[in-house]
Amino acid sequence: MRYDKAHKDITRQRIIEVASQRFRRDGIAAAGLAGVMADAGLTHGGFYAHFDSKEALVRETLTEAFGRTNQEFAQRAEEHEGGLEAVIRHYLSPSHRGRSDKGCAAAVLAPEIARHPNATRRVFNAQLDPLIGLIEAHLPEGPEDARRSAAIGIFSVMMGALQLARAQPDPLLSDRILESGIAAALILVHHAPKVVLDHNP
Amino acid sequence: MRYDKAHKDITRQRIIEVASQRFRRDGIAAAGLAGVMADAGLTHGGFYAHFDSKEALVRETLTEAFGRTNQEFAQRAEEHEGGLEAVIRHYLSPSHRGRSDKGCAAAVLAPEIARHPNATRRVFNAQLDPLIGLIEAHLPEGPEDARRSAAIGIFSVMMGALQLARAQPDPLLSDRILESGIAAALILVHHAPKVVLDHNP
DNA sequence: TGTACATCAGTGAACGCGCGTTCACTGATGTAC
DNA sequence: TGTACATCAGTGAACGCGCGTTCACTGATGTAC
Repeated sequence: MRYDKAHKDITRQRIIEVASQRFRRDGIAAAGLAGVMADAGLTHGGFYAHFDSKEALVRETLTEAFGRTNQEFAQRAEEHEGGLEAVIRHYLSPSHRGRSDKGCAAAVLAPEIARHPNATRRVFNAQLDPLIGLIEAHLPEGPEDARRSAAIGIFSVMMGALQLARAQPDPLLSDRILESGIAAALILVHHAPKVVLDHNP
Repeated sequence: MRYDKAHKDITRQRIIEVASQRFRRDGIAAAGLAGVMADAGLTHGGFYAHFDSKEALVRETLTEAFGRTNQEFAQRAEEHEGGLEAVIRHYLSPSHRGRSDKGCAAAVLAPEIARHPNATRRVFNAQLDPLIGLIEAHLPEGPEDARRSAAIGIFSVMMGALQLARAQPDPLLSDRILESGIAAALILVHHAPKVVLDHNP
């Protein structure tokens, strides 16, 4: 063989990394493969030596982006005492609001992923699951169903508030949305794990 | 003049209506003007007799879509006692989940609008404001700041949970997300209006 | 140690297609005679 | 009431461009002699 075995894998990984940023910055539909390849320092023709299709790349980028987010979440939750609050405050911070390309993929891509093929939607949910699980793990005591449900509710506020903050061009109003999101998430952390759902799954 | 004065206005309104549905169904970037015009029973060439640009149409569709949502919200809140709960339950119902083209524009377009020009983002927020105000108006007693903040938090859960439910291809898991969103929103309705934020806007 | 070779990661032109936008035109219409 | 006309909403071809995808190729590389 010509190049050493790792060479192509490294390139492939580089494409996935830059793509995961471009997709989060511009949206998947609005991001072109030529731009992604240029970001990786390559020309567009080589793309199909690494991936079957743009959709296949999308699935890889979801795994990559969530992998990083989940790891960062876990680390932050461990380092601080009352770790979940630290995670929530960072998620709804001006710096996360300002860097969607390095931030939570769900907050940028959820509505778009809902329109993608089932295979892609399954990858999205498979990656989202541990993130919700991580929230759940840091919740106060309560029935298992209630805690899982609470974690879903908490992540929903986080994601929703981040999106609204990003859509709001007035910095003061945007800050206020972040603060409201934090307040709501913290209320849910304390109250939601005790509340049992009306009907069971 | 040739056609009676109302004729063109009616056509224009028809374009806005079908566009607001297409944008909510496919996303703005993925929806083409030719498709919009075809939905309106026209050919694409006539578009610029009605609007300056696609972006101008986007702004019109936001006003149109939110106008309907806001009106529907207000009506539902009035008709039922404990109206806010009825609004939340409908927002997070399987039927709203399944019909994004007729549903809440914010839940489909928020991340995409965040990438649009400021003029468009301002229209989005101007239309979103009364919707949040409507939630606020139906909240229990509490300090004004806390109630506003609570309304933002409640809408964030609603929007976030709806998006997660739409991204989840497994119907049972998707239903569960809706239920979790309802539970979280109702907890916030009862507790959030009492909680004052750490720092003021 | 130096050269010839086989490999294959990456190049860049080309495919058909749909995009937003422009524009010369057509033809259905309400009005004026 | 019937005809000629002026208006202008809507048509459809064309603009340059970027999209995802394909493919014949090039040339840098690790290996064999």
